[in-house]
Amino acid sequence: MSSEFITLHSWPRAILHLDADAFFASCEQAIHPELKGKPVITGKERGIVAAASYEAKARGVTRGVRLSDVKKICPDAVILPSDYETYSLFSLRMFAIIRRFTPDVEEYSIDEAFADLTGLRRNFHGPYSMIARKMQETVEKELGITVSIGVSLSKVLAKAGSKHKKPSGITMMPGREIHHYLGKLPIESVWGIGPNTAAFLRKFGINTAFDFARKDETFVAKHLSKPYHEVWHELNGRSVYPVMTESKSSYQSISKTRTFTPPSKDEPFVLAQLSKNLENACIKARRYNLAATRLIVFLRKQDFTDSGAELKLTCPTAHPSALFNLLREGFDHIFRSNTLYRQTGVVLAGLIAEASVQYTLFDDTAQIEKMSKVYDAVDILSEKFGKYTVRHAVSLPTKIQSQHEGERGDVPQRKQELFKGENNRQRLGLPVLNVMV
DNA sequence: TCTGGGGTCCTAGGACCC
DNA sequence: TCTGGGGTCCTAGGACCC
Repeated sequence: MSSEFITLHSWPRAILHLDADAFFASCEQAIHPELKGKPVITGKERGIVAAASYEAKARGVTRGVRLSDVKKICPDAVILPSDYETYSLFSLRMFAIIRRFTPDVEEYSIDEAFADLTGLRRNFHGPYSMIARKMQETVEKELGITVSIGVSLSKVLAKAGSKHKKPSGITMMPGREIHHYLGKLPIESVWGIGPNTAAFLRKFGINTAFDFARKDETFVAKHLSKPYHEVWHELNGRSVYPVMTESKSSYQSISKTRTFTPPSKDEPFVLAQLSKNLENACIKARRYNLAATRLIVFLRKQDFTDSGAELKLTCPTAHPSALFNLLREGFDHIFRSNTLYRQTGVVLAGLIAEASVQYTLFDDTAQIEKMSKVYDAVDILSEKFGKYTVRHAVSLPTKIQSQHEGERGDVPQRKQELFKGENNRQRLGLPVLNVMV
């Protein structure tokens, strides 16, 4: 039984969840007006559907379907590579719009946000539903994409609401009506309840969110751990998850992985993939001024089994040059010849603030300082000329495969209009210079 | 949804300490 | 080198999310 204390926030609260409809595909349609009304699919680079427009969904296309199959169900589908740079710009605009209504906004993911509307009716001289509608209209008018919104007493309930009617829906779930919605919500569709827990709960005859919400607390305390106990409170309209307004400024871990097709047993090639993973993870760590204390290296075989090694660092760092030997050590430990690998991965873990790193007498601080300067320069060059301006030599055997990275076509006029204020080189699709060192 | 990429938190159990 | 009770730190692994 969990004796952990669960914080109940003062209630009732009015929590809003906003979920963009088919976000990636909608962004593409917004900047390519000629695609409106057509089945649009993103995910070309992966070979599976990342997002499908509602026109494509209507034809039976769902997430994760192989593109080869898409062509059979929906031969006229427009298939595009995912363009995260552009989607991020839409995302930022969307969050900015929500903030016009309340400062209490949580950027939950690229296409979702929570907002705390509690007490705002007075300001807006109208009910919460009106605030939701205005928000929805503003996003649609200014960005050309539709969103669905749920408003209820907690985050879990608001999430259930935004999913209830899509696309372009608004679902208000006041306390009196919660049971009506939860009775139709399968238990595995509740935010925070995955397939494992759902299967467990179904053994007790709990098939819907309503069944779960109605269970008494002794059952919950006896059989389930803290996260599910919290979900149970939230389903009953008692808010325990606060809307987190601070933006993410740090990380517990940073990982970079790469899947390659076809699988490979070529040692230099696989090592080069890993080395590139390491460089990319380090770039991100340095951007947040973090240093790793542990390095995890793993390879995924063709049969989807993993083997990995964890190395402890004697001195925390985010410099690839200081980590290559360890990477190599881990790699040699797990790599087997004549084995086909499909994916490599690196995790920088035990991250601590760079400023708090303590050096010992045995560390070559002069050398470390020198490397810091080198990487400062590398980071500046990369910012100016593109992500892969400077690479380590070990990473080179992947160059042939990554020729298309950073490539940009013409920037659509609609995108220029929308984002003309933001003159980041890559965002505007200016040529990216690749320098091999 | 035979499987891409990037994260988080929680729990149990062992090591070690008084 | 048996016997109690209680605490902390760390790690592996599970489960979940978009």
